[in-house]
Amino acid sequence: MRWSQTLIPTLRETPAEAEIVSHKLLLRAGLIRKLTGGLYTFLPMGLRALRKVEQIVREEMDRAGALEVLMPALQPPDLWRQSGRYETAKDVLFKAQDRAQKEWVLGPTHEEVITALVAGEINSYRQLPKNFYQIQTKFRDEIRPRFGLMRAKEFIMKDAYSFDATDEAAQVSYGKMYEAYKRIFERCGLKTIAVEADTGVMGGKFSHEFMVPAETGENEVVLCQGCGYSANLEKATSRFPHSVLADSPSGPTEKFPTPDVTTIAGLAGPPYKVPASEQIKTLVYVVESKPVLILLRGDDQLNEAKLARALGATTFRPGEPEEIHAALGAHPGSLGAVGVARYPIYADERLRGALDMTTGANEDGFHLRNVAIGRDIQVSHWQDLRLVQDGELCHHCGQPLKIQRAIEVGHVFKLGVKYSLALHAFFLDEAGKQQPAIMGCYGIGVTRTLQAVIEQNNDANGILWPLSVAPCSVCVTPLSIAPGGKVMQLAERLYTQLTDDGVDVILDDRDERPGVKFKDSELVGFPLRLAIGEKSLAAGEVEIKPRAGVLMRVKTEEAMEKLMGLLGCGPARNP
RNA sequence: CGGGGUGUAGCUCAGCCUGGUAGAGCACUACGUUCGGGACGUAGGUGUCGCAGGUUCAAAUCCUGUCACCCCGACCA
Repeated sequence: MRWSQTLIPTLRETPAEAEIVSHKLLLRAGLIRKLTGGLYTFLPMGLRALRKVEQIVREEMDRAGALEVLMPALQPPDLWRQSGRYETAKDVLFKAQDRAQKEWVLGPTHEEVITALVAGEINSYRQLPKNFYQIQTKFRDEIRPRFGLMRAKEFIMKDAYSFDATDEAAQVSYGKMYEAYKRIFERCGLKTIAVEADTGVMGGKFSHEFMVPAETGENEVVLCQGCGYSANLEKATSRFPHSVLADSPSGPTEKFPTPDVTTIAGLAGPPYKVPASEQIKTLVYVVESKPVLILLRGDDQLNEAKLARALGATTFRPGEPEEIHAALGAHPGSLGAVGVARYPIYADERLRGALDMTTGANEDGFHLRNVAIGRDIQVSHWQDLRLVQDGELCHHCGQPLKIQRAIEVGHVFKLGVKYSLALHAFFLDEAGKQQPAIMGCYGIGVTRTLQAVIEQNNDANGILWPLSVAPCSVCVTPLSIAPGGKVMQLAERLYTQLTDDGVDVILDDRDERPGVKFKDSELVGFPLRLAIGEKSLAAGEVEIKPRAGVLMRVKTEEAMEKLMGLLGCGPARNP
């Protein structure tokens, strides 16, 4: 590949639209261009890198025994009605109409399609296990696309679906994918953490997310330095002290006026000075149009994912002020659960046995003190409902937990039989009995992974591609391009040799000053640069500069061998 | 969907407050000089000032509406 003939529109200045370093570099290095919000064109170098990631994914999926297929992106909505996701996933579904006004959906994922396929083709336990995967464009109506390829309306995903006859076999399939994912991300040069994750709307028993630690990530994970426990913040729990302040209540509840105080912080400040940890926070959620009270300690935050599990409901929402007033007779800020018997009361475990607490009186402008859980508040459900906070202790080993932001690049789910039941993916077992196939599903955001590689591998000058995903491994940089000159002759020769040896190489044959070529090659981030200039050539030398390493001067005749060594290709073959 | 911000040359942005007919740097074209870390000179091209109304003798500038994009939040298999 010759630089002068491809298209690598590097930018000296940062486009205003980019916020995070990887997005800036994708644009500045001329890898992608935006068509419109959440939709990007891959330019030649960006596409090359993307293909490398795809190939790694493909190789590792094949190695793990998965079978590559390609399913339609355009899908009939009936399939989605059958699985129930036409409703539950409606917010992310893109829809289209044909000329007869018949409706179609653009696939945000392919559980329905693959399960329908398996329902038709797999009839016997003898045909199991099977794992099908594809690398394909997905469409999601994201509320807010952002950060370039990180969250886009259209993106490339590798999705795989395993089908097993037994739970134990499904476990094995899951394990294979888990191991394959570790290999994939390692080969991409990414440091990832596998964390326990919430299964969300997807349903299913358990799951792991593969996270790339990055301050710009949209997720938060909880890590234990001691025992290696790691979980998505939505799922994470910790060992926490209970709020037992005394052996017995110090007195009966007592109402006191708190005009204008409607927040935990307000009550914690003067003149009241009730520490947040001695307050009970009362939230009202509406579940299937009925109010539910949620109690937390004043200094804790509600984890809605945990609440969803506790409620066993997927549709719930915080109550509106009018609804709350109608239910409890007071507005948010003065709410409490004392004496409330009409509504279910879900309390966080941390409040168990708490005495001498302060909470709202269900009368605007008043609070109650000396509130004792159990005596004054009848909790109907005890649950872990709180968000873990940085520095709390691990429930396994007692070491402090750390909260780290991260980018989710992969997700493995044990799905169970939700889709096989809905779409009739049954097989006959050894006893001739009809059974639903047990499924797993496994996703990798390929385009997101590409961006994560950049997010994790860059410096002030540009991208630092790992060799495995670099658009080109070597940039041959003649500092003079005079056609008959020694510099260009040698550059052409080495370029041809490298190409013949199967190395992805680009020849910077542009009529540019050396400074421009150096800056550009570093911005785009080619792992090795071979510079040929008249000065060093006069001494019989060329320069090899690893993108992240120190410059080496080598004898011209040793250049190939040295390069191939750095590329891990062994000694150069003789032409 | 709520809050905030921005739309002016391919890119980054100034001009808007205080109305008078559009600018800088980078990029681009030509020529010359230069040539190992984003060169310099000379000349040149480049705009429905996001769109639509309104006010005005006159609107990039003031007003109204609208669209798009960005940020925060909500949401997110």
